[in-house]
Amino acid sequence: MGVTIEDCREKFKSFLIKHNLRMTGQRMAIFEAVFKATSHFTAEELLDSAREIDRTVSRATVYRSLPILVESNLVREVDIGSSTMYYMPNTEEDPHKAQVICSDCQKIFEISAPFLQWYGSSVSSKLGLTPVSQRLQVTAACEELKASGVCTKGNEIFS
Amino acid sequence: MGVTIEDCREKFKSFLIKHNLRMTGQRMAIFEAVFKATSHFTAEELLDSAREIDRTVSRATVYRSLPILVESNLVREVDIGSSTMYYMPNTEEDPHKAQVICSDCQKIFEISAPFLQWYGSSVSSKLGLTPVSQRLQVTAACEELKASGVCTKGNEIFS
DNA sequence: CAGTTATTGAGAACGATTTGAGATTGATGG
DNA sequence: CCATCAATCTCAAATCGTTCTCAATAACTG
Repeated sequence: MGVTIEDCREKFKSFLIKHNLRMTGQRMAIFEAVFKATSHFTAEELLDSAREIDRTVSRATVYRSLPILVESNLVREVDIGSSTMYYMPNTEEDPHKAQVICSDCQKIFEISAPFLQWYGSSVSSKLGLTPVSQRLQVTAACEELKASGVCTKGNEIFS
Repeated sequence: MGVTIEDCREKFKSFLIKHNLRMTGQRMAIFEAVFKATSHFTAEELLDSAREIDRTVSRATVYRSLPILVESNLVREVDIGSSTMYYMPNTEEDPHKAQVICSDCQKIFEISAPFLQWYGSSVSSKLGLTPVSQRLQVTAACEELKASGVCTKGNEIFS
């Protein structure tokens, strides 16, 4: 069982308090937007996403919040060193699970993929690289499930 | 079941960001023009088509964008043998390759992963979903390679 | 409550990249 | 040789992604 969004939210709150930072509506909206993302995103995309939650979030606040999220280890900076930043939620994925994302309703299923870590390591070392992480993401459509009411609009993660 | 234009658009955006290139209106117009094409086209035809989307697109920008689109594997260069180079959108699914991204230098290697499509399909149907696409992304570090000069700062795509 | 202080949004400022217009190159064919 | 035309180059101006400024606002404290 991986880290839940509730765990992350707690971690974020603790971090804010510990660093004497305030828990504002905008920061929480940005947090929620980060963990709604299924993959990497840019600051601009995060702004759009956060504004869907709280219309008052400004670009400046997104750019101010990202370093906090990175600092608290909840978000990973992907393109280190370059002037353009690239982020993704750092949910410390189980290296043996793949995610199946429904392209209709965005529901995420986590599925066992026992070969995943092995494949990442073997391919990396074949290239002379040090393995870091691997992510297997399957996209699939749920029309039928939606029709039957099993797959509702939502973002829960199933196992 | 091909790659959707949305997948391609995401891939293009990712490529631009990863390579520290900006996502300009003109580049996006050229992208859209490419994927509106039903068959092969010349740079000049692409210019006309892109201008229907964004009147400000210039010839120079089309010629500058084509190598980016080819490099990102979204467009294929077709050498007919005439003095004019032809291009076509590359919507061909490559469901059997994984990407290995170096976390140090952002170089991308494309590696065979023959099980990938099978896994996507089988997992999708196990959940009662219709498979759409699958992506396996391995992150690895190249410190040693960089030291040895094999892996230089750069963004080429290797196969 | 009221006081203190962090945080905010709007937009100006920033450096760097990308742009368009047109000049230039360099093949190709007449 | 010259004319044509695809492709590349040039450079000042425009735009991009990001940071900064500052007056107004909103969280915590007691």
